Amino acid sequence: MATLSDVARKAVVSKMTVSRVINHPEQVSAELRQLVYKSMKELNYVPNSAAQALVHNRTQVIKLLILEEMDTTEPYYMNLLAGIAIELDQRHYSLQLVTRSSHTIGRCDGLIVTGMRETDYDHIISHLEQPLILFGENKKGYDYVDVDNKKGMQMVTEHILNHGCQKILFYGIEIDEPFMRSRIEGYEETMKMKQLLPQINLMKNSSHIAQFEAEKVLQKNHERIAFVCASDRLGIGVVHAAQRLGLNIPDDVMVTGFDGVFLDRIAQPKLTTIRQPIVEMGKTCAKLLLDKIDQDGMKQGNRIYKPELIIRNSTTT
Amino acid sequence: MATLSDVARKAVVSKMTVSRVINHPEQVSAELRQLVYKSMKELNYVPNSAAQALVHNRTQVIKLLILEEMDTTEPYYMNLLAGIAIELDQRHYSLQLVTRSSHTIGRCDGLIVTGMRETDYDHIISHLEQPLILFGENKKGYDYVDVDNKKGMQMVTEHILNHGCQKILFYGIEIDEPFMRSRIEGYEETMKMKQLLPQINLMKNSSHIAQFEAEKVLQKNHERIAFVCASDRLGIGVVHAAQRLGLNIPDDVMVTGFDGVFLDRIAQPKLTTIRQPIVEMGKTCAKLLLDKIDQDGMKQGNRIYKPELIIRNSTTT
DNA sequence: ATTATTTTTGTTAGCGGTAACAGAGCAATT
DNA sequence: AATTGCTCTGTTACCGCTAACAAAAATAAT
Repeated sequence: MATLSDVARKAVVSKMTVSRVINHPEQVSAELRQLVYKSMKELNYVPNSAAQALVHNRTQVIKLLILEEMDTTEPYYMNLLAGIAIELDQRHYSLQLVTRSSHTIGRCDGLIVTGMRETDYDHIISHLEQPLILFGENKKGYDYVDVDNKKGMQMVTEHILNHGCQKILFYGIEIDEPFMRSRIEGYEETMKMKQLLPQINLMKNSSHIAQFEAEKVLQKNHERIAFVCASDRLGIGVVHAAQRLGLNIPDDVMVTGFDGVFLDRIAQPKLTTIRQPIVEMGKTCAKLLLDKIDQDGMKQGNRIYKPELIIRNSTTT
Repeated sequence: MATLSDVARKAVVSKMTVSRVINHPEQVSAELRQLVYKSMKELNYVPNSAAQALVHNRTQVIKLLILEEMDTTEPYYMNLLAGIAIELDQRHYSLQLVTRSSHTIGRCDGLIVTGMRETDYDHIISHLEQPLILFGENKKGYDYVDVDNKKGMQMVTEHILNHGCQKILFYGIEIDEPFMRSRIEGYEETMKMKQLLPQINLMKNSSHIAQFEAEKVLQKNHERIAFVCASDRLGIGVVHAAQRLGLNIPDDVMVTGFDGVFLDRIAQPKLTTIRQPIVEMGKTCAKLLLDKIDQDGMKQGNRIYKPELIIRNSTTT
């Protein structure tokens, strides 16, 4: 592997000139700059990040702290990770995964935190001195990236209303976190706007529980009914319930999910859902964090993505 | 952050002594060793990996090269990654994700490669000079970690036979790779042993395609029938097919999957499947790779995991 | 032409660690 | 007592890179 010195020798300049061409090209005369570029190309020079890290007192490592039980959201995180990885690679950072079980956080230049619960702020986050970006909305003033959860739920509820169904139940996850509150709000407001009674049922994020709950409802129901769910996983449960009872989707029962990652396409029929652009959001998390690091921890604000309504056969034919 | 020098100063020894306590403790007298340990603890000393990387001409980075389209196997990889991450963290390595689209591999100390196809050996792998571990069996002599695919398929086929079903179809993935050939073999051999006719149908790894195929079969079938599938995803498709035709699982139709990651539990009924201990396998990949790096690229051999049969309601009541 | 100013390039030192060698202290061998 | 050999500890130099300073060259001001 070629080093700075190799390039310098080849271009017959000092190491420093080469370093400048890389970091402050405007400080070097056009002539030498070209010479250096040429030598770099010929030697296939790639800077040694360990050396850079050492000089700058950096680690070139960022950590992804996953505070959620991983198997509740597996497919989701893979996409997030993919997005993060793309961005980090470009900027010569590498990644470490940390879960709740790792007892020490260890050295890094910054963290992306996901699956945060209210109680984690005190326990985990407040001790950290590195720059942070949260994946998921929060009211504590930390920079975050999320989708517009309220808007998403409004869109999907309206979609149901536009398809002539008035009896709409909300199936949500039993967890007191901002993202859930926003989704509930989106549903509630839309229903109230149309003078309809919101009916909210919160449960564990499990397809089997949703199925169980939905079967109870469907057994005694005889009108057209819709379930807007706060996750695709719950949506799948409702689909199963309808099928077990021999009901037709979407004619008797309409179902929608939320997330639009993987599970929505596994369902039969495929789920109408709100897609979150997770890969993009992952990229943004990384981008914000790296910028924050470069700017010495300066606040970066939030990035809220527009959700996308994906219409499938669980609500239309 | 405390450095070697800080520790040395506090213990009133030279930097070298501290370094020795860390790397070759037997070379230091018990007395000084204790002193140094004490100072390290008090200062909360953690070695700076950038500095270590620099002296050893290492990067402390390993790359995970994912050559498969990610959305075909999403949930699967998240677990693999989790396993890899645990091991890497312990040994102070960090991770970079690389996909086919990244055009250059970049600096690293070693790679774990997954989703490799025959054609990739020449294109990608043979150029690399870093140590490699493959995730997934191969006949080219590269070190790998995998589950015993043949054995797994034998187990699940026998399980069906033991439950009194003789008509067993195999649904596999249309891909000419060792893991698939082994799964086919496992099924074929078991069937032949019992003088039964193997029936193999290969298709894209999609639940909807499997559903389509299975519906065709089930429409004209009137005996008890079983589908052993080479993935949970295919298994889910078959479940959907049976349900659409109003057939009872497992009385009319038995279904099994393969992988046992996530999807098996989403199905209704849950799938009997062969579980791969992916997290463990991920750890092993990392462990083998790091050992290989330490041993200057020496061959490490293969690690083949025993598959586990998970019996659920898609084959029993 | 001489001095002051700016631009461009080179030199030095150090980031935190380790390998290789050198030296000190002490016991065993002759 | 002198030599040899061992164990333990310290010194030096360097891994690849960059900030800070110094020097040289080019330009402007007097």
